[in-house]
Amino acid sequence: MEKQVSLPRGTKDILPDEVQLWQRIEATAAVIFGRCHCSEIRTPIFEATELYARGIGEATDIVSKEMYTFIDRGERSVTLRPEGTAGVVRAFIQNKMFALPGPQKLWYSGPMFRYERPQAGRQRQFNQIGMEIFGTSSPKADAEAILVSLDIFEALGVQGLEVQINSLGCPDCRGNYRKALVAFFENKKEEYCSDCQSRVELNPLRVLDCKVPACKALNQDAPSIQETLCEGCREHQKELLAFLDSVGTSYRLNPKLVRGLDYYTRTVFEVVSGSLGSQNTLCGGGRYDNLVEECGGPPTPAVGWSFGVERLVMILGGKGNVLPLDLFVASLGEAAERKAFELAHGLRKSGLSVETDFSGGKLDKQIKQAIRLNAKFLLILGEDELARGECLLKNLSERSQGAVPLEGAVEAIAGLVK
RNA sequence: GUGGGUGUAGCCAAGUGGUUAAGGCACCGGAUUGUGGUUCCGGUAUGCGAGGGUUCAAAUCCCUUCAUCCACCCCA
Repeated sequence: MEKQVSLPRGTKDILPDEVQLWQRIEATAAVIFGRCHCSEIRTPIFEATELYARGIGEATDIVSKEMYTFIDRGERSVTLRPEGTAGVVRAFIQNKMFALPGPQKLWYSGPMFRYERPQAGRQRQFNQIGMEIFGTSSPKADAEAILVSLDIFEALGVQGLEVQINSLGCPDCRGNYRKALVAFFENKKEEYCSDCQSRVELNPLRVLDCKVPACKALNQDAPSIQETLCEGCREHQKELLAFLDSVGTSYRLNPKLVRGLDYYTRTVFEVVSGSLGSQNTLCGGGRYDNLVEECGGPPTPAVGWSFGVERLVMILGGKGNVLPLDLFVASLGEAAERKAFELAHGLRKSGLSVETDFSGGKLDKQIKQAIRLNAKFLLILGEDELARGECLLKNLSERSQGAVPLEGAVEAIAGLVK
């Protein structure tokens, strides 16, 4: 055998037995998006590098060390999209969707790329399904967005999820909190882990969700962002929670919830699962009221989220069902095989799923193959049947069998099988 | 980018310097010339992720490399 080429690091083939589940996820999401009048948008898989550098933030891990960036033949720097929001925002602005009446609700689905070390629940190419609502700062939109994600998970039968919510404030009040937090850290800097010490410089909020027990203990006494929110942000969150309460959705207010993208304002949230291992976030999102303007559009508040399809597949247990098969067509002898081929073709056109024998082997082998494929019915056409002008139709589960005249066989069999 | 684990057939694996690399599942053939998943018999690795080295002798020891898994950073 020739030397094999294997797939690139951090990528995965999605094989037929799992594709069934993917199709179910995609179809379910599409239905639920449709119910809240949310339209699909499809944007390119690569964009100008500058879009991500400006939109996501130069200092974030995604931009500083995880992007698949290359120079194309026209000497442009382009990047495989590491997340979906920036591209959708770009499309929203470029196509002047801000001029359309009312808030715009958009959803997307597709692969994202981040150059990271693979581990459980993390790949270099992975798929996200996400939604964005542009043009309203109402906390009702935050609540609706969260509920849409939960509706999708519920419709798929996902159990054991927890919604965590926090507010990161707005440019007015976030600065105050940041100052208070840095002051708190400076006092006990030596007691924190080395990661946290560098986090204080880069993104102090990150210290809050450090996993090291010593840091966690120290953080008990850290000031809470919830206490330094300005009046507007406090009110926004209160209304969001009231909307969630009104439909009986449970959530946990987590003042230490921080997210890795720079563009979030006010609401941030995550949907976490206990059955994902260390990467336990299934869905993450929040409000980003300044991003559209920062990307060159008119001031437009927005809120959105995305979930990882691979992580959802993990929770749902991976394997779906095998492809059902209505009928297996067995044949013996050359003339019979041709007639059987013709019947199979006709039955497929009439809507049945049909598989035929390719081996030309003995009848018992063909029957075993039909059973292995989990066929409901078996059609047998040998030289004897052909001579009599009929074929045999066998119900494999009931082990019953009857003759069907070849004349009009397609209609007769389609009626019996369906 | 950092740390640890693992690579033997399609899958699960035994083997820790010495005949011909166990076993199970799956697959293929036969017993059984045209009717069922059982049973029985037989077959399937010039090869142990790849490359180099040590040795009379290497899946086994050493070096390099690749892949994979788990964790950190961070995130879906």
